[in-house]
Amino acid sequence: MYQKGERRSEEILRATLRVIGARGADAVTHRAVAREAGVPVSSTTYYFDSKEELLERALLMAAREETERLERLVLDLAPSALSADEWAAAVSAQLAGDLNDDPAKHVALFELGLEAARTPALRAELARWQEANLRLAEVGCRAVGSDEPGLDARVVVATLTGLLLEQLASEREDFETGVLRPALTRLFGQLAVPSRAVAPL
Amino acid sequence: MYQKGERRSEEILRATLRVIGARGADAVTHRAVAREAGVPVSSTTYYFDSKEELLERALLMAAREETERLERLVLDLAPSALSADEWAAAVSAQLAGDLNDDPAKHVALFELGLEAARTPALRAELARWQEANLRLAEVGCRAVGSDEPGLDARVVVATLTGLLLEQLASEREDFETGVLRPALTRLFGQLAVPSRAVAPL
DNA sequence: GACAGTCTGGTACGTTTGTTCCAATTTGAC
DNA sequence: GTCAAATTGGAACAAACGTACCAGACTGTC
Repeated sequence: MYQKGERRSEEILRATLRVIGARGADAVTHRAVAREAGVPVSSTTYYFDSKEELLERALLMAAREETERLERLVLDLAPSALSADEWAAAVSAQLAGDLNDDPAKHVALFELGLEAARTPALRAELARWQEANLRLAEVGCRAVGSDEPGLDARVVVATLTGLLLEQLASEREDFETGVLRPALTRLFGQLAVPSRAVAPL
Repeated sequence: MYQKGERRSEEILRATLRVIGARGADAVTHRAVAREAGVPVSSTTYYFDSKEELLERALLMAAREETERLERLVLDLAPSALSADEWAAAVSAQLAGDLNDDPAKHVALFELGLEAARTPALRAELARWQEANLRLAEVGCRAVGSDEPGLDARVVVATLTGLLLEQLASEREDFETGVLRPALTRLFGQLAVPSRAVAPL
């Protein structure tokens, strides 16, 4: 594949993600994507053998990019010595900013999760993304003094997933300060407390 | 609407949920639903003006039923005095059992979340379900001695949402004992510990 | 600059889609 | 039983769909 072709097929995948974000995975058709990308219909079938492949490849691209973003974030945050509150604020700001920058990408990632429930071929990439999430969360959990960083990382990642979906569906305006930061502050704060150290009086 | 009509339209909605669970929201077409329900195509258009209405009504029905189920659960569990571990075990068993009984319903509820991101008409019912979730979680949080039951309930609900989606996409075999119960035990256990009561030595 | 491989854009075909229509049947109130 | 309203099932339609095709243009290699 030549350079031009690579560029075009990537544009088609990005257009696919925009369609998913705006109108859902059902709206992904060769014609809708071609219109969004500004290319003729034959281009989408030239680069992608079928509609299914087009959708899968777009979701996989979104997951791969998000995985890379998280891995960069791990490298950035790992060496820093932050308190639980600072960790909560940093992660909240990152996630809220990312959601604000590209909501369609996050919608697509949830669609990926549901699609993976039916299409095992998607699970490997989804697992890779999940593991990148866990690594980042584990760094944070260790930093705030968790004595069970592996388990706590799972809880943190699941919490963020749940809050994110809730936000996509409700579009609250104070997501970062009103939801994300309080929840993470509470979570990191409680994880830093030694378990069962205090017996009820 | 006569009794027979009510019964038939409900069957059509249930068939719609089965289609969603098996092949996703994209697969919901008048014909696919009619085939699944064993009725002619004209029945689905007779009871539901458009494909969109069919999909929306099915998702709303799933949410309403789940809300009612949760409210019954609140009444059952509210008076009982359980430890944090017992709460974790009880909630884990309930959720894992429910997921096992009807995975399609939970897939549909996630589809509802994503659909609500684009269709504000769905948000009211989604919010009602969310609030039922929060009430149940809050009962649990109070029972284990949380000093911030409102906030903690949000965290618990978000965590369960995240773990559930992860499970739908990965289909681990030991979901209840290997994922759900450890996470909830940890969460309830840490919430029971007074925040910041212990200063680092 | 010649040439094979890559890419483009337009057209076309058969299928599936949402929706409408309607004659025939069933239902429940009176 | 009567009658209007509700329901049924089948046929039909235009529109949108996935996909295949192809003649021409482009690209990189030699």
